[in-house]
Amino acid sequence: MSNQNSAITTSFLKCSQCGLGKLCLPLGLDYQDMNELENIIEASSPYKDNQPVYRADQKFERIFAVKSGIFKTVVIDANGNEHILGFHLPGELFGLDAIYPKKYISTAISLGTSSVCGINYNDLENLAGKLPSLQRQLFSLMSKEVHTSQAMTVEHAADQKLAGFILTLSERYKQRGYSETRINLMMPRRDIANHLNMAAETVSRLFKRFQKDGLLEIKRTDLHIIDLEGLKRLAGCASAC
Amino acid sequence: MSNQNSAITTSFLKCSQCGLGKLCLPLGLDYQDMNELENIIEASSPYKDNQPVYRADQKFERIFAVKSGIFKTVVIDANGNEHILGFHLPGELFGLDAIYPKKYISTAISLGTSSVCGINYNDLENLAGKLPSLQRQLFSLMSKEVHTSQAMTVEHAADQKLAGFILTLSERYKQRGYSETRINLMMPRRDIANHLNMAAETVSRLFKRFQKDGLLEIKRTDLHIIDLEGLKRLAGCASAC
DNA sequence: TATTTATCTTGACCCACGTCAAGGCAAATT
DNA sequence: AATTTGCCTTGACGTGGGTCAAGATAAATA
Repeated sequence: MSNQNSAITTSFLKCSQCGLGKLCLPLGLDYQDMNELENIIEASSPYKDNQPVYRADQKFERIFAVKSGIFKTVVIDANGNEHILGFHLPGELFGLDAIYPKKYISTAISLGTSSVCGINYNDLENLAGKLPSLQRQLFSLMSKEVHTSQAMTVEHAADQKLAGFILTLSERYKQRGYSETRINLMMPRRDIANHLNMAAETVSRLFKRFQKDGLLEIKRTDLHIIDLEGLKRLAGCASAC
Repeated sequence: MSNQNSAITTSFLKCSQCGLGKLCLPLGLDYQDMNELENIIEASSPYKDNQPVYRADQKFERIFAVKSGIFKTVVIDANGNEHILGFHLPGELFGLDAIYPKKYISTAISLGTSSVCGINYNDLENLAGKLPSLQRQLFSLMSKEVHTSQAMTVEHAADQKLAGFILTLSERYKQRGYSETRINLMMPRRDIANHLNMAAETVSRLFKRFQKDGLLEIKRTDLHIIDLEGLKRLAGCASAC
């Protein structure tokens, strides 16, 4: 799984040059510590649309950080129904839920062309024991993950859930230096609906209503938020405030 | 916040004598390490029914481990509606979601007479840096927490959600050495309903249906699971398998 | 440019579940 | 023992949102 032969990815490999350092694992690390972290990071060649990074039930070895694009994590229940646990933006980790059971719970799949950094979990644990700032950041990111999942369970009505979802995306893109009001959703309606436990038709109708109410404009995956405050009021601030 | 004056709680303070060591923070620690952990644990005097351990928005200083009884964590949204994030059984940690934002997100409240161990989070971080086994257990418990919250978002229909909830309780009590089929729910219908985002009336009707279908028997908070496999089939195994 | 294929929208229908209201039961209080 | 209070159950009714089916748009492929 070495990538020495992949010129493009290795040249962008170093955390210190990545631009996501303010959000990702290296947050809070000094130059020295970041060097040590870089030594255990494995960059991978890009994934094409809809390719798996890992599959549910595979042995857990690595956690992943999104370098570019978006990934979704998906579980399949006993009835064969898929459910999307989450979408992961650049600088976000996924695979953390596999630490406890020591195997992947979900399958991680790229949306569009996307790339990751893989990090061997044993190496990461060892390094975190040596670098207090890395340990702190890992705990912090896992805490955030807990919070994110919990927030999802609070929203109730379909319009609340969709508004909340849009707002979390907006917030996360903002943190990454992108516009918080002009967003390319990347994922199809079906995926949004699935993630929020509703029908794709409901998403469609709600987007229409949100447009009528002057909250946003949307055309396919091209979203323009017009009334951020109005959306927050609708969402009840559960996810986003 | 010292408890030197509380004879009962201090006499049961030591992790090595607690009986929950197989589930709680000390899991995987040797005698030496457990001693070090014991030094930063603060036991508190018991909470009466419905008393808060901490409140939302308070500054985060400690995480808590349940010693006896049950606690619930509750958030209040912008409309003033309460939502129960989770119930916490002996040996489980709560307050972990406060690490990232450095303040408590939820309010933690006792159900019936219950008690906790408080652990100063800075001390815990420092100790985790020194004790690899403690660090590993903390990561593991946080990963589990992520998994638990995610599992909740998968269930869809009301009967699935209720069956899943009962099964997770059953599983958790079993791990604690209690019966997996005879459970005292402790919490009122209203709390169960709130936690699962449904009406208390629906919980009532579903319990009736579950009884009619021979899945369980219930009288007030006294639950007897008759057909564990049937419940698992109903739940779609999302939370419990 | 035409044709296929996937995605999104819109309408009609219906059911699971929420809401409202009344009554039963058990625990707490007097 | 009697009364109050809170919790649970049951029924009647309405609705949010799911399902099904048909079109519309856009993207992919020929």
